[in-house]
Amino acid sequence: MSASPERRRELLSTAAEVFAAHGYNATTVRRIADEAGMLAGSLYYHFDSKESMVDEILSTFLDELWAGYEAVLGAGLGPRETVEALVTESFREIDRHRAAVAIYQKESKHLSAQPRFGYLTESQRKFERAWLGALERGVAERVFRADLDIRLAYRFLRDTVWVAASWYRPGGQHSPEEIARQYLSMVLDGITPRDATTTVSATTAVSTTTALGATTTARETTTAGPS
Amino acid sequence: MSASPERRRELLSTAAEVFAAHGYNATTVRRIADEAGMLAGSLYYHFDSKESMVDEILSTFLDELWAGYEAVLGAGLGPRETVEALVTESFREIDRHRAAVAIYQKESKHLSAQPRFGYLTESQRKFERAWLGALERGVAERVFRADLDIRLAYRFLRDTVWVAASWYRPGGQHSPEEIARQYLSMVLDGITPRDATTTVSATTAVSTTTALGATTTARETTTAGPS
Amino acid sequence: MSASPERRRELLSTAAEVFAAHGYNATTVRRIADEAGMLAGSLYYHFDSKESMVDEILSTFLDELWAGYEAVLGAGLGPRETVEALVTESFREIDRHRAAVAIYQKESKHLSAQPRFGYLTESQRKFERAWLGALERGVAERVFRADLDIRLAYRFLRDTVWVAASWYRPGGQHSPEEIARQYLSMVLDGITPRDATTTVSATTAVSTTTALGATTTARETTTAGPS
Amino acid sequence: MSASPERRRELLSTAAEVFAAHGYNATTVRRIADEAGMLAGSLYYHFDSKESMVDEILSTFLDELWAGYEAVLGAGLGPRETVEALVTESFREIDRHRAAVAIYQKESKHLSAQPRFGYLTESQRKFERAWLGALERGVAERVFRADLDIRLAYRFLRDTVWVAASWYRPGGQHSPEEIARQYLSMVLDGITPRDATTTVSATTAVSTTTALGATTTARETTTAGPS
DNA sequence: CATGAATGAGGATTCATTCAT
DNA sequence: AATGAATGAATCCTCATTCAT
Repeated sequence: MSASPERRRELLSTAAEVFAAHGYNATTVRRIADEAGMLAGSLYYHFDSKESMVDEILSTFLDELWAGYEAVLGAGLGPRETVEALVTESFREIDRHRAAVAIYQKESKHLSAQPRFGYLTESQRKFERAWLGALERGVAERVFRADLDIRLAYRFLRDTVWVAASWYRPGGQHSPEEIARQYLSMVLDGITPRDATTTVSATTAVSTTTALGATTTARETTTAGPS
Repeated sequence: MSASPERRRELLSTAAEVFAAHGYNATTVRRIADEAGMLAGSLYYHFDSKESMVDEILSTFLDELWAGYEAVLGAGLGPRETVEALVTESFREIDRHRAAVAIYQKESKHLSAQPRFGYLTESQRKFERAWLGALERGVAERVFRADLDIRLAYRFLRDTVWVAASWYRPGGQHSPEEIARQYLSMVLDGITPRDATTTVSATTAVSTTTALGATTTARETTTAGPS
Repeated sequence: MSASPERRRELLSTAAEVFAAHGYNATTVRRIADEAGMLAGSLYYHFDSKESMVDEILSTFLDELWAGYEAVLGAGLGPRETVEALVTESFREIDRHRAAVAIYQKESKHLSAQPRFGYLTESQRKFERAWLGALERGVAERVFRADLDIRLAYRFLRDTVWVAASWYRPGGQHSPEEIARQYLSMVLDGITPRDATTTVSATTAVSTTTALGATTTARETTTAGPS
Repeated sequence: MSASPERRRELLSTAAEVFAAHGYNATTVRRIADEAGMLAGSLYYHFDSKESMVDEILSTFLDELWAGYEAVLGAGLGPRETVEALVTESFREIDRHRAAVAIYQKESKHLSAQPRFGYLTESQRKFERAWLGALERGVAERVFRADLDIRLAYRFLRDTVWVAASWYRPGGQHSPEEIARQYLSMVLDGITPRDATTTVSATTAVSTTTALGATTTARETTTAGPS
């Protein structure tokens, strides 16, 4: 029922863009087809259904995301460095899969009700475990504040990072790493001045990046990016 | 074309709940009617259209929100206290209008394209001015860090606060003021420990509240709250 | 289920006006009620249904119309005078029942399909007999042209007269009798000049009117007219 | 948004028939679809809306009508011949576009309120100018009676001709030209006998037709006609 | 007499999807 | 691979009608 993976990816990229811009429900198959320069019916040569399009968009994205996250989690970093690396990795994913991230944000709640999208729920659980783990370890090791409400901090971090997909435009003046650094600086040290404490050093962030460089780079060559 | 403001508010509250849960587009009029215990057509005795329902939900919410915000902005507070008060006020609004806030978050981008919802765009502009102003003054007065990317910080704060509507449940164990204090603590001072710096004191937050008490309380008595 | 015949007539008059202006189908009960200064449901105290409103409007009109027509037909006039009197009477009815006539024109075809409106079909048949009779006698007596296609002439006359209801406004500068005279002049003698033939004399028309005066006047006092 | 002009024309012809028979408002899209042997929704592959169907029906008709009328008006005929030719042309249009004419008659008043149907109003104005002009010239040149109320005569002629669409059935025993001749005979010379005056000679009518033959014939070959 | 609120049967329109070509 | 045409279910909305107060 399908064909060249290239065309497929092109079409999915188009679809993702439209889904992200107008929402899954509000997006008509016809609109996607228009954008792709074909008729609505023709899309069904490539895909089973509208649903299977989001499915493929989201699962592709999550696969890549978890490849990145797992590299971070398996790197044996300290809690603070783990948080830094997760945030940085997240902004990189936003950069690469802005549309998919936006879709994930807006639609995952609804979609995850259907069995087909069970992996969304599962992914969310893994997420929670990853972040909560890092935060807990951090508090235990006193690199994070003792009075932190861990669950609240988790939500704070998670949302703070991902909502950025709603305004981030790839190719803008800030690289994802740059944005990550600024966010981390706010999150870790707050927006009020510190006396003479160490702030997030560019070095730290970059070196972390380097540590994961292999994986990251490998993926960069295979992925075309959303637009 | 309408009737008793009581019934109206009940129905709007029901509608808001459904819109928030499933999204505006995905919500059928029939669903709202079901939830309200009537037939779909009957809703049209009270409202012109599905659209006019969201309209009323959002504009009512924004009116109240801006009453609160303007009380804060007109209180002559310093930048830090302004930020604290704005955040606190925001969490209060989330507490009172959770559904409306969630709808605003998800749908305002699409809706604001229509002339009827022009006030959404306008509101967003006022928002930006309010937050940006406070942040700029704060940097100038050295109560916020000099190296802050103001626009980024604005987005950070704005999103950070409002996304909370997606998980917040009124009547939970944390009061909105409590959550505001925790958020402010993270935002202002970061999640890493400070040596001996002043953190957000409950006192500060509360006293700010007290400063605005008259207005706030006044509204609290008149407004029934969404749920 | 009903009440004072006065209110009833007022309401019917209002309804007739709206039906005439917008068509029966396109007229909502609510619209009529608005115009009458009440709520839609309240009309049902006075009338069984929207249908029964047109019914009463049309049958009242036709009763009066036939009273007039039968006076003419029973007056023992010659064919030409009969035609003149029928036309004159018709314009008088248009003057008195403009709305009803307009409704009759537009809706009678559809309505007459329903058994309830059988009298519309019957009325049409009586119509045809009356006009055709006068025309046939006229041709036989050589007061009408021998080469006349009687059926065509019938349709010509019938339509010619009744469509006037679509533009006629009572209270304008021409009295119905004046318009009748002009129409008759065109119909009887044509629009091209005649050498020295007798044209429709005002005298003829008026005297006919006088002959039927009794009946006509009697009805004039009882009927309020469409307003 | 549409497709093969053939199918389109078929469907419009079907729609026109139903609109003419039951009125625009009373005609359901489903009814048209039934008549066309498809489902209601399928019509929307071909047309934007029910409204756009009448629109296309009416504008197509009026375009053709005015092509014919303008050929007449530009032919430099005398007033009487102009009237004869206009009437003849009108009956030809009734023959070709019976349904469209009937719709025009019944619905144009309502429809012309909407901006989209502004051309209906404009057409009416052009109509008036054409007829009024011919009548005025005729009176001035003494080929029409001096005592004619021009505006009344205009309405008389206009209505007289077009209402015929309500009973005319193409393919009947009378050709449109034949009916035109009879109508003209009544209108020009009246239904009472003339002493020895010239009546509308078949020759006149036919020769007028011939004068415009080229145009008329040209259109006849391109147009299929509604039935 | 009239209101306020609701019913329930459509009616126009949209849209994912199918399928022969 | 893609088109053109159609399906059919769902959606928003309208409206005549009912009825308790």
